[in-house]
Amino acid sequence: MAPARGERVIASQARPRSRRGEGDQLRREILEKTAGLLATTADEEAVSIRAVAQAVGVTPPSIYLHFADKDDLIRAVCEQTFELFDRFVEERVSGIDDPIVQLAERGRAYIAFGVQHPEHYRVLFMGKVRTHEQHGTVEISGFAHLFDNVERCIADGSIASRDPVLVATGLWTLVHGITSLAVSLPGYAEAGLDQLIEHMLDVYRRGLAGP
Amino acid sequence: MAPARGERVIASQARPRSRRGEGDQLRREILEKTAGLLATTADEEAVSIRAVAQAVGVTPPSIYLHFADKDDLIRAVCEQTFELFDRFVEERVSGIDDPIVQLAERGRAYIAFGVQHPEHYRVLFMGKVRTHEQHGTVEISGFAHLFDNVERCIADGSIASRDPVLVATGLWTLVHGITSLAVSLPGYAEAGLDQLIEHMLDVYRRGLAGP
DNA sequence: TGTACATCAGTGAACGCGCGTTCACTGATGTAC
DNA sequence: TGTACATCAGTGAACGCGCGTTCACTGATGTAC
Repeated sequence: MAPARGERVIASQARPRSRRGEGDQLRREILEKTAGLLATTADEEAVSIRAVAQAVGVTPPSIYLHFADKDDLIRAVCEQTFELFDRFVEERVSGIDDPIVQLAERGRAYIAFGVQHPEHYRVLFMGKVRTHEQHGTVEISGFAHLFDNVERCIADGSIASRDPVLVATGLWTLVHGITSLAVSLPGYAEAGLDQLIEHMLDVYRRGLAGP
Repeated sequence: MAPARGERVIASQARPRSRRGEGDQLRREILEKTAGLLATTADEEAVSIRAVAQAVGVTPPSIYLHFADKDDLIRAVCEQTFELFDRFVEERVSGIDDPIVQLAERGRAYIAFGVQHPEHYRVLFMGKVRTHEQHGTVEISGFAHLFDNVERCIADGSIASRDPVLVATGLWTLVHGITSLAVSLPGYAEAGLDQLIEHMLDVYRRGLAGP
């Protein structure tokens, strides 16, 4: 039965077609829903073109109007997540003046983001090689901010080393270790993740302070 | 053309049928080839029942004579790999008397195994939850050995903490961080993985030595 | 102001693929009598 | 020593599934004249 002229049809899961010139609206919705699916299913493999299309309320071929292929879509989500990640951390450490205190808080914020968005974290840093083809270590979002922080610690004497790249890489590795185990192993740090975080940050800070 | 009586047939990729009572032979071959596929393809998803069957030289249903399903197969490979991992590390640290020196070498050995068997390491410690359903943190192969080593360090004063579980978990997390990034990010530690390892072990050792 | 037309935002159906798994079977091999 | 038979180690064909992707199309919407 065709709807009468001018009648509004609300399909069960249909999505209204964008108006002329607003095609990019769909692109935004696809990115948003893809990130949402990653978050809820916590499984990259479960995020299929078809699942994304259904979540958006659109047919699968429509995805290809905005993304070349599935890899292109995942890559776009990664870029978006890198930005979110960086903004999240910067917000949490802004306003902390003492560099070494800021550095510790930066670590806590990093871990918190990963634990709150496990599947995003997994895709960014624990996936197969393809995701990172375009990133060198240093370009990875947020590394520059970490590097700055380390340089300030070296300047004020709270870190003894003279090699900020080495120190920053080590610090990143430290918090990544915690985050990735927390994300992957259900029984990890049952006794309390926070206690472990404070222990490790403490040990490492003392070690960095000097010989 | 049927082969004459007693003639030996060497099929291109066929595998001779096991003799009566030697059915377990196939089980061993399946485990071996599955581990081999993991190593060469470096992709758990690429290790399919069909691929394993072909590698062994057998038809897919034959796998089910020895394993209930795919999960059962992967789990068996994991168990086998945990044992290998533990033996590899113990061999490298045996004969080192000074506990803190042994602890550092233990870390190097851990990382070395992961880097040499990246996909195995990925399956063991970076996979989805299902792999570890049966393991608690502490039961994971090798953790007990690490724990012992930490206790000896506490006993001889080279580690100041009085909480060996916390210290051991932290140490494991430290080396896991290095290993998992080395395994996942191609551009990681371009400047030299060994330098980073020594830097981090050094910083952490100083931090553990005392306040 | 009216109308033909180009464009845009999608749709519907189908493709070939590899996957895990099941089921009825086969044929060699050892064993009991 | 010979033979019927149970058992064992597999095979061959097929199932249904969801996947990424392609292709020809449709119908609303804005634009040029």
